[in-house]
Amino acid sequence: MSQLEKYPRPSVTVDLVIFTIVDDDLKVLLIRRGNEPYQGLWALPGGFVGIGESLEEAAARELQEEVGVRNVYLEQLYTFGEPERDPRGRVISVSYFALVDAERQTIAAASDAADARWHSVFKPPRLAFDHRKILDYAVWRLRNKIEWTTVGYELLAKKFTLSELQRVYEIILQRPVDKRNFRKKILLQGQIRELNETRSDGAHRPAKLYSFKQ
Amino acid sequence: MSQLEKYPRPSVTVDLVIFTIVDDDLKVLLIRRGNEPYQGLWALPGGFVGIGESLEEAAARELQEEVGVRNVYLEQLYTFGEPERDPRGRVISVSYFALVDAERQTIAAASDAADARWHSVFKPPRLAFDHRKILDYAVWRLRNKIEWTTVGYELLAKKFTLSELQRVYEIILQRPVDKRNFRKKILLQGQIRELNETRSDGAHRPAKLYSFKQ
DNA sequence: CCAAAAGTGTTTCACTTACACCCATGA
DNA sequence: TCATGGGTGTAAGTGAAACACTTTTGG
Repeated sequence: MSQLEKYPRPSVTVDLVIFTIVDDDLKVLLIRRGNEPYQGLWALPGGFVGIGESLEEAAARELQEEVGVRNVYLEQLYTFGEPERDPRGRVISVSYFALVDAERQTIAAASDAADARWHSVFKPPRLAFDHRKILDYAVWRLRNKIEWTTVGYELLAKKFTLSELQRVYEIILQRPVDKRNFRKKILLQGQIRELNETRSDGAHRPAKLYSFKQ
Repeated sequence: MSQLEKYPRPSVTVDLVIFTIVDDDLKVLLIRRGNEPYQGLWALPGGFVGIGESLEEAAARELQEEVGVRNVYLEQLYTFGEPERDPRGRVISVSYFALVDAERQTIAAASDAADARWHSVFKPPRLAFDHRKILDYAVWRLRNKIEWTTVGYELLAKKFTLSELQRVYEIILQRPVDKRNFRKKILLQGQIRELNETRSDGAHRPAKLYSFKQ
């Protein structure tokens, strides 16, 4: 233990960029700070890593505490460790991003007691610490990820229509997507299963429902 | 400071995966451990993050100390924080990977005093801690990266031939690369400049030299 | 003149993009 | 019957992959 004791230790936190889609917009959960520093500004939810807890466990615990959800998509982003990033002392932040789906985000809304709120990712308020940098990085990562992987499904309910999925892509990428090419690409991936159900929604043809495999 | 003081703090280290190419092989720098735990096993070079030092600075300092090089390509990889990864206590490791070019790796060899050595990445010895996982992740990242970016140049001297660059790709990807397609792709990228020099190397046609722009 | 690495184009195939109309429903 | 979003196919273009011979040099 000698080597370990010789050095002053920084504090280590996890900070979460929790995304969801509401009202046709990509949202991030922010918390209004009640204390100095940066009192009154908005910040990413986060907290200290327990001494017996893995980083991923700490992130999952925060997610549970702040949003009341479990088993959502969670991925480590980057570790920020500039010595001056927190004026109170040396704090190293391991950032994660999470995707909360449409079904469970209502639970999240419940936790919106007073000082937690969904904000548009594309015009966020001024953020505390270096959280704007973290947010920007998370958005960049999400955009890349959605093009190469299937994370898009994490933002939808279990059953969804192809139009809903297309909207997720358009909202994240902030550009229109061609309907026919999109459907071709998604169906070719073979990652979704067509269900024997449709959803009627107003005065037009009902849409087929699909579910994500695994 | 109250919040910061309330929690027991983990130790934070940086661990480095330092790559270079020697003898037609991708190598990683490893250090033989002189103390418990894992005495006698090989480990990635690394060390504690100084309290006033950014993570990147700590990584650059380690690189300087271990390999004697500065201003090489350095990129944060991932942060490993399982509570049991170090039997001496809670140690969170921020890993970086570095690319040391052919010209400067001779300096590195000098530092190979007794217990530091270049090992083949593809058949490494048994590693201490979770360093095998870190190494595997770094190799995976390097392979992806070389396909989408221009990091390959970081492993070569300032002036190089296209065949040398091709070898870098073949060694990292561990598969043969078509000469004509490779040259077409690289030249189309517009990232290298043809020099008015050639290099003669034995009884055959001399190769044109190129340099990387910026 | 021989051995050895450098250098060079064309064809094929797969994937991406652009694009417009009919369908099923509720009001 | 009309308005609304759901659903479908084809042609053109772009980028990746396969592939073999000539050039320049030193010995």
